[in-house]
Amino acid sequence: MLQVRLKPPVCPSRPLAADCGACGARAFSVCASLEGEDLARLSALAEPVRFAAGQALTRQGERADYLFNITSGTARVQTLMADGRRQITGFLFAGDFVGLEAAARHAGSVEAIELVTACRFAIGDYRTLVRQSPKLEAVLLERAGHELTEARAQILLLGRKTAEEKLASFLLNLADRDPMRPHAEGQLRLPMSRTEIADYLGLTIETVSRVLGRFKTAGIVQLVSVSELRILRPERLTQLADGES
Amino acid sequence: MLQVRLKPPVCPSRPLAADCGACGARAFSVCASLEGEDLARLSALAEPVRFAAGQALTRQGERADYLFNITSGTARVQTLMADGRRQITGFLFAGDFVGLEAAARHAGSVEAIELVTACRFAIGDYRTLVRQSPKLEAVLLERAGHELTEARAQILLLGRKTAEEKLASFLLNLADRDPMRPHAEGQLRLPMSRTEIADYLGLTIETVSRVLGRFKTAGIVQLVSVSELRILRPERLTQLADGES
DNA sequence: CGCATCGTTGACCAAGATCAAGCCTGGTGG
DNA sequence: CCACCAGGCTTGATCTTGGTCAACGATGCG
Repeated sequence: MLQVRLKPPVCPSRPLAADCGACGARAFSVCASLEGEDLARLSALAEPVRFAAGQALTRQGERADYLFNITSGTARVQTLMADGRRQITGFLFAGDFVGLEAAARHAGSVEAIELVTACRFAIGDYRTLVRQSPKLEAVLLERAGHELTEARAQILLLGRKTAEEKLASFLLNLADRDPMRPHAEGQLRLPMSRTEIADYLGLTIETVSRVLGRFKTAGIVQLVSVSELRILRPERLTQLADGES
Repeated sequence: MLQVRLKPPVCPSRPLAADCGACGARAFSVCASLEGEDLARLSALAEPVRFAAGQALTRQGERADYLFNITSGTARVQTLMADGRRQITGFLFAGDFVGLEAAARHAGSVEAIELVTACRFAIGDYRTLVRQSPKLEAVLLERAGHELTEARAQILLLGRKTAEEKLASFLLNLADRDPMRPHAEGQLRLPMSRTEIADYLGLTIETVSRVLGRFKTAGIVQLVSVSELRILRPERLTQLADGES
């Protein structure tokens, strides 16, 4: 396993440069492709911060003053409607970057689901950094492209897939994306609640629960615990995800 | 009106440098922020091309060899599922850029809805161009951020909005985005068919038709012709779009 | 004029939402 | 140690939104 356990980052109220060299998330992150001077510059401006479950990294409608690079934990990106309806547009794991949309104000908020550690950059520092380091800019552009592709996939999922197809796609994605997944083959953590899964897939908790139940009785997955699950028949899930049955 | 009518671009089979200086779409486009040497370089590598309604600019699954900058017309970005279900992930108008996702292969296809003229760049040329022109790269990154924000808005729409809210949001977006909209206040073209609207909003043609009908009887819009519509009560549409009623 | 394509309208249907109990699990306090 | 409670999860009964199926009207083209 690549994953190196981080020392808990020091007090966030007193800014302190990060030690990017020792960062366990570097392998997954935009910083992976930086080295030498570029990495040093980044390291100097990054401030390690941590957020308990439920705390907000950024809030819908507020000024975008900071950007983040997640180093461990799980967060959700969500938008709320006036009447309280919620859509979760994505989950963030170690290595994910917050702030590519780069608007003056956040269109959605980002909140920790479980303890999150991250590198924080002031937006001004970030802009200088990007200007000085064409390599970084290129990496960010590439990353933005990936996110755009993922967003399109989610649009297809929400617009045209059935509840079963949505859940199947979700589980497969999660298995690919969460770098903290347990070692056991096919096993994966569900750090998010049923409500969060529902708000991500455009469903209700009841439907999520029922479909997972059906997957279980069909022998496609096994619920090790309520938040831990083992995929028994990945090929079956893939079929379901693409609507091939 | 800013819009300058383009001379029909010359034969696409014989590559020919574009005249960016005379381009009517430049105001909306990524090239808007380029000038001098940068613009000259771009101009030299851009090849003007045109696509009749129904023709594909890029095809799902094929190698991504070219990028495009749309100079006039309307195109759709779509993904097909194995069983034929279609999701349109976006409509493209003059000034829009095709290829930010920058994957080796296209995850979806882009097809002209009505006659499209565009500037085409070979992917290799594009990479050189971006490397030589940090300004261009910055603009593209910014554009990618905008598209990401739009994609998130569409995810909210598909995941949590009702049919009426979807249609209302769609009409308001269209009014903002299409630079070719007719002059008359509140009037807008619907270059796309009902089927395309439905596949964009995750609905069926019948539902689109019915909801538009309801908007009409409610006096919110007026259908000038089947593909031309006037918004009579924009404030009502805004309310509907945000679910405030 | 006749056919094809697209859009509209109506009758009926079903996937998933809503409403309403129960059920676990973990934490608290007696 | 166990009774109790709270929050999240599951399960069942019923309802509603939007989908499906079908017929018909408009538009446009050869």
